[in-house]
Amino acid sequence: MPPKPAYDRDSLIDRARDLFWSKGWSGTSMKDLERALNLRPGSFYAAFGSKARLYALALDRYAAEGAEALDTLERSRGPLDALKAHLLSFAAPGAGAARGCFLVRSVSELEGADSPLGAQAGTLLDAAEARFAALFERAQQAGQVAPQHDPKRLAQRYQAQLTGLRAATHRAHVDVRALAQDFATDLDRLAP
Amino acid sequence: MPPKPAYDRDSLIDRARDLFWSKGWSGTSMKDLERALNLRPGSFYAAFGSKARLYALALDRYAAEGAEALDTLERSRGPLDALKAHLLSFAAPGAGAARGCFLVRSVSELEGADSPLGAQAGTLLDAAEARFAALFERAQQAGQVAPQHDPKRLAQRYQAQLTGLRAATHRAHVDVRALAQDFATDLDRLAP
DNA sequence: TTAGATATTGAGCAATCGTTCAAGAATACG
DNA sequence: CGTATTCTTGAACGATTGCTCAATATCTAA
Repeated sequence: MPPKPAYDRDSLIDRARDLFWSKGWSGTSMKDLERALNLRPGSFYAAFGSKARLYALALDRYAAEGAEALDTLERSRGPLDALKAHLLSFAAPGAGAARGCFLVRSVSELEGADSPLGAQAGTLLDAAEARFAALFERAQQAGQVAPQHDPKRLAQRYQAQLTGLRAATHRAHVDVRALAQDFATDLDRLAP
Repeated sequence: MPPKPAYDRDSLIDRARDLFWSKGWSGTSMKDLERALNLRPGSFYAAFGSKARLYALALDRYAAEGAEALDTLERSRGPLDALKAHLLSFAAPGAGAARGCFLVRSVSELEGADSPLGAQAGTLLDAAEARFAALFERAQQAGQVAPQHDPKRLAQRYQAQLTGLRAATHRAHVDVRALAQDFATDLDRLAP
């Protein structure tokens, strides 16, 4: 009876994430979305309900992918090297477009407007920080980090450095590799 | 012959800077500005030409005030302590509203749209970084920083940490004081 | 006091915003 | 083939966007 949708919902969310990520919430118009997703308004609203709902999906996907990447890194290299590799990955030569963290951008744009989206981005950032803290804690238990350090504090510091590093990718003349290296050696200094 | 404007142009720019700073470029509507500045459209456009021109003035003022604050700090404390105090000032108890750097926010919002405003914010950020580098260099000449360090690299690192620190002020549960202390001790480690 | 110049006002412009919805196209089952 | 069900289309809505401009108010200099 029913025809199936002509689009792949998942890849639509991916494309929307990229668009929102690079143009921001209010910088992305419905016309932009319709063009990028090749969807006429009716289909768009049937599929996603509203611009805000799609943005929420994009935030969730972004955070989930980040968490998954970090998990993979930990499995192959252990907790401390995972954090280091994560840091360096944003300075890798082929590291894609220059853009900061989507969550940070969302918080900074939407926080004041007490939009639910700003709160959601904040929550996801908190979750990321908790993940960092857990990694630091496991590194500590494995003897890679001296016991006098507080994992939560290390996580906040790591997150701040990561944020600054990723913001720096916007600016042409900054040597992001050197920057990432500096922060990576900070991690080495945590050894007992 | 002419009546003088009923407003104080300088304080209007101040108020506009605050508004743009907290709501962003596209988050701030002309209606918002008219209300905050108590200006009807005609007066607004007579005074500033356009929303974009006022934003440019706000960016310039913001950067100038930052530079001046740093200069003052250097005169009273010398180069390295000025950098340290600057860092800590954003974590001070009465440090005002929670918001990141206006220039960073502007770059991140406007860079993709190749708006002249994004480029302007980028240039001002470069200037700030150059100022940091000059301070590190003078600290080096004064023997406060070991000679093997590259002032420019130190400046980029400092700027990234400052950016991350200020972004963290958006998020409630982060201990910004501890964060600033961590970055301040990084500066202490530069001693010869 | 009056003439000249400038400031202020506010209605309203064209364009765009996010969104709705009735009509038509497309598909799978009987 | 026919019918039921869903998807797609695109015109159009009211609200808001940044901005213009003729009319009016206000002040200064002569």
